[in-house]
Amino acid sequence: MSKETKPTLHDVGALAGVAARTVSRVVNGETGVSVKTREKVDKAIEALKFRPNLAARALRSDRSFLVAILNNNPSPHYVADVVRGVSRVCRETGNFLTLEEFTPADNNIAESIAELVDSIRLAGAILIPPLTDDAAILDLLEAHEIPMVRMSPASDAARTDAVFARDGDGVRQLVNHLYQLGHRRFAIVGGPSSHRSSRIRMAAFTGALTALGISPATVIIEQGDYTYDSGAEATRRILSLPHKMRPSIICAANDEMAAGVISVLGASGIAVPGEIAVTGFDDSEIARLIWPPLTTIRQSIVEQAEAAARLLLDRSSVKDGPRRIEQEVELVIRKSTSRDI
Amino acid sequence: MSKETKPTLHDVGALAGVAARTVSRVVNGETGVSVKTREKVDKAIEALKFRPNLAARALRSDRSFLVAILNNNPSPHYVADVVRGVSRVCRETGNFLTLEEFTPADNNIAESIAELVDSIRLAGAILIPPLTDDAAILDLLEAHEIPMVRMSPASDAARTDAVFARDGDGVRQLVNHLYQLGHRRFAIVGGPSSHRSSRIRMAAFTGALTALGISPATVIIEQGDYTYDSGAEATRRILSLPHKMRPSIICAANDEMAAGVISVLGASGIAVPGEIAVTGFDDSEIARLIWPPLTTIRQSIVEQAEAAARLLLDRSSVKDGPRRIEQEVELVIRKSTSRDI
DNA sequence: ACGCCAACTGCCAACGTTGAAAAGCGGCGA
DNA sequence: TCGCCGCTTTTCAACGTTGGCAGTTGGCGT
Repeated sequence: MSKETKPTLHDVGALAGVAARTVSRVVNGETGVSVKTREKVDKAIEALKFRPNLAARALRSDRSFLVAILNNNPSPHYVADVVRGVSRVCRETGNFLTLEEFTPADNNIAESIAELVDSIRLAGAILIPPLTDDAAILDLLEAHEIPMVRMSPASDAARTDAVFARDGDGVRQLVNHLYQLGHRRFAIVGGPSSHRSSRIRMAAFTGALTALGISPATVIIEQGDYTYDSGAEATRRILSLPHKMRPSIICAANDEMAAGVISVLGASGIAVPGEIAVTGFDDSEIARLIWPPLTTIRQSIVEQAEAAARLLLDRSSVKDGPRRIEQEVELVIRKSTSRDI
Repeated sequence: MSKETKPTLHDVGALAGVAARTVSRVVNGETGVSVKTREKVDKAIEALKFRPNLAARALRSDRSFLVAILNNNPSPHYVADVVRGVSRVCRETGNFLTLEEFTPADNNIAESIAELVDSIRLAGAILIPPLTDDAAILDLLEAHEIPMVRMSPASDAARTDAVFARDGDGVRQLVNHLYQLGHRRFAIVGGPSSHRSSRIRMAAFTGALTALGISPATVIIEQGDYTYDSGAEATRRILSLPHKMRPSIICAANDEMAAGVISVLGASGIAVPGEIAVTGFDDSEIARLIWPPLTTIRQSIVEQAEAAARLLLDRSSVKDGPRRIEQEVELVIRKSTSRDI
């Protein structure tokens, strides 16, 4: 049984009593096949467990059914969620997923991508930050006319289809919640200004605080780069300030930096949240795993990725210009801002 | 320039003044091409920036240059590291990587994989636990004669090529270190017995303790399932024991459970490592991110994945029976077992 | 009953590559 | 000089699919 050669369109056609071309039409859901014929063919496909040969399809029709995720983002959680979302959509739609993985330091990214797109006509590409903003890569994909969707691009947002989270909304919810808890002395650990998300989050923080009557001038602002170490470093600077300037809450622009914040506070014998409360952003796995667990903003990367993949594979509305999807976020309250500790 | 159609073997041949078939030989590094011809052809390839069409190759020669990673492991760190390792090797060898991602709950795994392997002849597949031990999938891949390498398979180790870490060595190093620190009252939080790694780690723990004259009967053993919550739960059980039985050290069989251990100790007001020290296993990202950072065993998943990929793509020694690679591990000492806190 | 149109189906060729086998070439011994 | 051998190169066809087009069928209006 495993010895026999794989069934082809011709085999199916022979069994169903039609030409291979007709089977092809059925397989591709093309119009112009009578219901009766379609049923016969479907039955034969079922009987032979026929599956179209990917290579032959790709060669003949110049459509590869391969969706590429292009990534140089070092955060495993983020990437895993993107893969999960895209993977699900690919399976639904009969596509396959290929992953082009780079280190942040890699300087041959364009070269590797060129190799891929020159070798086969991709069904499309999904770009993850910070690679979303590499002009050379965008140029390359455009030159090859590869459909692409970018996730949270920082620059040139209208250049391609894109998916975003409503980061600003999340920050506003968070700040309002903290204000209601009684916090008035805020410290913010921002992310790298090269990331769109950092800039948006920071602007939303100061905006929301101002709206509550808290002058940005009284807010301690430190700069990080989204890494754990930078969060720890920023916290040391905050703790070195005169004691009366010490904040009651430190808001980090992502969870990883918040973990760094908490570790330094812990090492300094400062109770969290008793003396200083802490918040993160993203609701990544770590938010749940550290102690105390982090109050944070959840953005479902899986859903964003699914939306991106669907956008990518649905070419029907492309001609109307770049499309844009915005994803809701959600405030997740955990112990790191609890009042009763 | 981007308008022109992509160069083919014929174009290269025309430019070099040879037949397409000869160019094919050069591209594939086959023998029987004179040095002079090879040089001419290489120059023409360079000039046209020719890249062989993947689909045509796959169709004609039944070799797809696609390496699949089959995964239903929920740990993003682990998977990300595997992807990194395999990705690097693929790039080196001119292959591409496709990822078949499943949730642990997925019960149509075999179906999806069948779809893939029926659609195209994979260059090979790399299997990640716990999917490594799904007999139906192994059968399926074997029936299709797809080369495969399994990473840390739990069962039937000799059935395929495989890559392992020397977990036992790591546990012995760890236990000896803890003994030297003065620990005598051990608690162990084991992993699910369905995982090979759990069983090996547990056996190594009791073995190493016995070797040091500590009777396994005096060791508190709790069962977890590698999740954070199970680590927390096990710790609550440990803390509910009579006070004089309380251990001085809790060794978890992975980092994630160790994080759960630490969170419960923290919530219970027990100083780590002052009153109870904690260790993990794997040196995943979390080990560095929690407070206090975890003493753990590092196994380089990236290197294991690289080794697996090389094994997969090197078919030269296959006939000598299943091949096996064992990877060294390393003790990483951090604050969670520090004496001076 | 006839003609015509639309719907459906079948045939042929081609996508770019490589397996198989034939053809070309150069050197060397007889 | 001829013939043969071995290495290199070319020719031809085929992989399984789909685009283009031609052919067939059935239905419907007159």
